Formats: sequence, C-alpha cells, structure tokens
Amino acid sequence: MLFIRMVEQESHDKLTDILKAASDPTRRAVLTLLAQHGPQCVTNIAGHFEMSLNSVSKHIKVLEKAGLVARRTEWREHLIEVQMAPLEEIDRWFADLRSIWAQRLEALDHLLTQETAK
Amino acid sequence: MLFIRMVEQESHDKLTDILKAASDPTRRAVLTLLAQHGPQCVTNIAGHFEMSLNSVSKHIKVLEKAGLVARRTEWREHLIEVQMAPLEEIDRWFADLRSIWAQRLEALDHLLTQETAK
DNA sequence: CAATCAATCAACCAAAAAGATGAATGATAG
DNA sequence: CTATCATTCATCTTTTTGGTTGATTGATTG
Repeated sequence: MLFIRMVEQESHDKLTDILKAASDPTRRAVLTLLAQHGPQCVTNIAGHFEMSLNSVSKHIKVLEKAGLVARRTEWREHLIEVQMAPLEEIDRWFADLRSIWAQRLEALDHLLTQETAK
Repeated sequence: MLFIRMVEQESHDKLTDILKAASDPTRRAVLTLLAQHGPQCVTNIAGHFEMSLNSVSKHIKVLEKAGLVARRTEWREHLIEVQMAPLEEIDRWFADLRSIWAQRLEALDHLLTQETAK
C-alpha cells in the first residue's frame, strides 16, 4: 500500500518533470531540431539559438533529467539525441483523465435513465 | 507569410500555457477532481487541498487562462468545469514531433539502401 | 440596511527558473 | 608538455512562480 503510493508519487513526479521540460519554448525547439536533423553535439544545437552556449547546455540538462533526450559521449563531443518514450507518459495521463471523465458522464447518464424509468 | 508566422507563434504560446498549466501537480489534481466529480465551486475544490482558498483560486485562474477549465457563474458560486479540448493541442504537438522524427529516419533508410545498391 | 458568504484583488515573501559571464575539467592534437 | 576545443561548474542577476495574509467586491439573506 505504502509501496503503491510511492510508485504513484514517483510516476507523478516524473510526469511533472516531463511536462515542465516540455513547457519551455526553447526546449521544445531543441526537441524539434533533434527530430529533424538527428543527433547533434551541444555546440551545434546552440548555434541555432540566440542565447549563450551555457544556457543551451542547461536546457539540455533539463531535457535529459526528464528523459526527453539521451547523451552519447562519442569522440570528445556529447551527441544528444531525442527520446520519444517519455512523451507517452503524457499521453497516458491524458487518456486516464479522459477515461475518468467519460466514466462520470456514463454514470450520470445511467442515473438519469433510471430516474426517467421510475 | 508574416501572418502564418504570427499564427504559429500564437499556437506556440497557447501550447506553452497549456503545458505550463498542466505541469503543476496541484493543478493536475484539480483537473482529476473535476473529471471525477463534475463541476465544482472554488470553495469546494479548495476543500480538497491543504493550501489556502486564495492559492487554489490562483491555480484555477492559471488553468482557466490555458483553457483547461471553464467558469460558469451561477447563483453566487462560480462553477468550474474541466475542458478536455486544449489537451489535444499537446497530442497534436506530440504527433507532429513524432512524424518529423519518422520522416528523417525514413529518409536515412532510403539513403542507405541507395548506397548499398551501388 | 446589516450581516454573511463566495470569490477575487493587492501586496508581499521565499523559492525556483532562465539567463549571462568567467573559471575549471577533460579529451585530443601537435 | 602545451595548446585547443567541447562542455560543464560556479556564481550572480532578474523574472517567474507558488504561497501567504488582509482588504475589497458583489450577490444573498435576515
């Protein structure tokens, strides 16, 4: 029971990380860039933005923590590549919410038809 | 052209609002609550949380700005109800990203088979 | 009209986030 | 060994965010 709670909490926190990471326009632009042009080193990615290399590096770390990108250190460059999997966590949350919503409506509908039948 | 840009920017900002709103655990809990138990007044919603009524009111305004809830002022209570539609904006972004990614892989695959054929 | 109740507004505080700059690490090339 | 290059670490500043409390608005009831 406590364990379930902990797992729920963990997935909850993970979802928060993913949504927070995805909620920044710069970070979404990084993801799009990586999806379009494949794995890139940090300097290369930073070249597409107005801000400093350091800021981009920080954004990438946020994405990394959320699991939205992975790092493959090859040669002396860090190759960053997009990871789609965590986005499915968002999908799942959405689907859950929608199902809860639909369930309530169904129950309500059921109740109403019962009332009418009386 | 400029117009297209503006529209893109707008939908971009909207998506940012939606993701930012959804990225807070309290706000997600509010959405779940509303999906489970239907439209509720602010005081009622606040009853489920440890924090002050004012804080909850502020959270609801964030959700409202993102379009994730709607307000129906009835009697002297404000009835808040969840709105699923904006969440599809997230879905759309996800689908777009995934399609861009798939396109690149496809092109890469095509290129490789061409090379092998030589 | 007075009292009450739902909700917001206004001002404030602390913590987190986004950005910049300069120093430090770590691998590679000469 | 030294110079260079990619990246991160440390520090600082500004802005945003999540929260509080107290006053205010606006409708309702006695």
